[in-house]
Amino acid sequence: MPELPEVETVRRGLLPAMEDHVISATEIRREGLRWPFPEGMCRRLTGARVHRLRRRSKYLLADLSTGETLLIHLGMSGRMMVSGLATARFVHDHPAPQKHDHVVLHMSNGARVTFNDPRRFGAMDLMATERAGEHMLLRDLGPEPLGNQFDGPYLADRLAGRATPIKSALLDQRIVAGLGNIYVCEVLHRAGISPRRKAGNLSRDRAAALVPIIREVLQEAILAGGSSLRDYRQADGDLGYFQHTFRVYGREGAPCVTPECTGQVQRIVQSGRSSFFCGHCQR
DNA sequence: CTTGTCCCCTGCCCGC
DNA sequence: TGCGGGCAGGGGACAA
Repeated sequence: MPELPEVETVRRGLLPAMEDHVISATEIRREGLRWPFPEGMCRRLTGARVHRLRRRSKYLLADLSTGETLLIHLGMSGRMMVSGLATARFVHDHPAPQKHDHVVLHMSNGARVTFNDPRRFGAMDLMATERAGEHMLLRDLGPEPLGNQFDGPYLADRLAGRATPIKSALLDQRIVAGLGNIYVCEVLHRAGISPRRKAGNLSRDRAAALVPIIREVLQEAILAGGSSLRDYRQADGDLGYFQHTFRVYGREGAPCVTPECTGQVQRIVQSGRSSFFCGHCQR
């Protein structure tokens, strides 16, 4: 489930459990996920205080009092569950461990943070905080789509001359970091651009016009996640799932929601992944 | 360099 | 009810 808005929602949900609290115990229930966990992860986490929990693209980064930073990536199916956190009304119990609970952080405030990931495409790693930007997974990332470096001229420059479809270009994390399959489909629908169009064939103006649309789509999704966060009261404290209203994603065969448009949503496969779009209003 | 294909892994849904 | 196939929100490792 996690693209940038979901990871941001997870981060906000984890803040009260983690930020400024100490990891009092670390339970590691398997050797690793996509890669083996770093040497001595249990020892290096236990006793550390989480100074700050931040996000870069789809990665969660916990800066620790030890001078190290814990990197968490949710992959395709990763979820973070919070339990034992006191809310205004009551304290949730800790649920029994579930299948695919791989790492459990026991926090000094009584909360537990559980990393559950059935497909195990997720990852955890530890690095020196001051060298975090040089980490393999972080160093080639493009600008944050909601940040100041990401603007019309930048995107127009990066798309110019590229033969790849715009769909693939927007999924390329080196161009802009944090978009995934869902939000690229949604962005292209709002922009009226076919996912098949060559990135380099867009005019500079149309390329630049993608920037505010990308920001808008992501901001709306974060707001939607934020509202589900205020509502979440499930016993397991699952921070992963909330309802989005997508205009094209997963709506193959449905009528296009663009006003006046008579087209219907179709699905094609581009580089092995589904693209949903309206062939009528997306050119 | 750019671009496309394959693959990692489990679970779920559909049709037969 | 069981089984096979297709599909899933990410992204690294290759080959051309």
